Amino acid sequence: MNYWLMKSEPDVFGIDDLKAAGTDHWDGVRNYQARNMMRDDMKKGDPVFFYHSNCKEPGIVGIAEVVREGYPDHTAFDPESKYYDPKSDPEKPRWFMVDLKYVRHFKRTISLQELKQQSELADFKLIQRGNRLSVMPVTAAQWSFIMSLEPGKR
DNA sequence: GCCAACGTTGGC
DNA sequence: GCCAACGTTGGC
Repeated sequence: MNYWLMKSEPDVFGIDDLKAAGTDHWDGVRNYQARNMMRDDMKKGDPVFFYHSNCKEPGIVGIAEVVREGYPDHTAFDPESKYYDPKSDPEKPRWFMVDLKYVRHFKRTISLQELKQQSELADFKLIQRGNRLSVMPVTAAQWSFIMSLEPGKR
């Protein structure tokens, strides 16, 4: 089993939207590294941290779970979609997505600022300089450490 | 809204 | 295959 973190802008699709939907597909990823992980590495049952980016308090807000493994992102075929990519052909799709199921909200947002302060997370991809990947792997140790932060300070 | 970081594109 | 120009991401 692998652990993941996926970023989304709450104004576009936040954890509340996933909760309302129950299950939804994670469309619109147009980055090859992220695509490769969704296509090849994310497996059914893998837990995912849901991260809010580009907002007042960026941070991890809850947990989701992979319920469907990589399959072609149909929004790339739709000229009406803002994610349309004429170079992606249904015969030979360029972009892939997974389906996620809502699991739960964290009791509080574990902010980026707080994550940065943890020496245990020095190697965490999220807090490394210039990281812009919207999908990234989380190690088992990082996962359990971050889970231990949820109750808050003493 | 600014701007640093970084991925992608395209001319050569 | 190099690399400058350009677009996007995302924290602040």
